[in-house]
Amino acid sequence: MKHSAQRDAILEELCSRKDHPTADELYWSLRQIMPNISMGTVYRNLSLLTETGQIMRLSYGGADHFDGNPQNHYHLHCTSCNRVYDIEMPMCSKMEEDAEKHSKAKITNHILTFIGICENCQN
Amino acid sequence: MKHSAQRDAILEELCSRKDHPTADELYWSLRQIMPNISMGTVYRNLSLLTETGQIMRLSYGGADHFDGNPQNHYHLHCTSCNRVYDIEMPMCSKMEEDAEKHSKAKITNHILTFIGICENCQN
DNA sequence: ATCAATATCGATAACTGTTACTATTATTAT
DNA sequence: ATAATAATAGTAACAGTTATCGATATTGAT
Repeated sequence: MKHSAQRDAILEELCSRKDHPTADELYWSLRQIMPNISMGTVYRNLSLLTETGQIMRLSYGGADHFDGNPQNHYHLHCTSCNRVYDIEMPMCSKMEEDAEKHSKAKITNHILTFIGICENCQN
Repeated sequence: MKHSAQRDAILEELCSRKDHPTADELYWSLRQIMPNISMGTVYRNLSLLTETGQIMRLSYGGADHFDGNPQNHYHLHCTSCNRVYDIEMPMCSKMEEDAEKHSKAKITNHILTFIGICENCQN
């Protein structure tokens, strides 16, 4: 894997924000500091960074969102603005053990997403 | 909402299976008993049935899956075959209260998905 | 520093999953 | 029966994403 200024910029931009932008949102932000970065480059690097575990992909239907923090944690998906925010509460890994007791699956991870209305959209 | 044989067939097929098929998988099954049902009809009715709360849509990236049981419950997403199965364990609604304590969001629901290898794919 | 090998780039075409459109058909209330 | 209209099959269009390609940038060896 070779170094690239575009990949650096993508990772830096993503990590500097606490929202969880889509590829498209990220693209338009990056255009302001790197005016001819291309959409393909954004998508390619988001996939690369996801594969190498440096960021996290969030799929809730519609466009994927991306999180600069690759450590598993929980999110709020706001049904009003469609944005995604962190919920800072302790991980509940015990649920994975529970789930293995109730099935014959080998469980490696879990994804917990809360659905509701974010602080902003309540006003 | 008028009655329709196609919608009946879609709902019946979906409820009779314990896997959680995609629109495409459902379409090809239905073609065998209703040879000129169209893809548009499948998609349109899956959306209608989701809106009226008769079924549930599951989005994990890639094609959506559908569940004939609209009551919230937990799933396993197998990373090997990409299929989705039920995990029959008790709902943990307390987590929603926890999440509200840790944020200013108004939470109405939560989606919990376990990631791993299903029984079939372990062999 | 130069060079060869090749990963990455920007641009654009292609692809997948889904929704929208349209003329026709089926259902329903009168 | 008839009129009103929801639903259909078929197809075009769309959104999000991935693949292709010739040009460019990075890297390690000389």
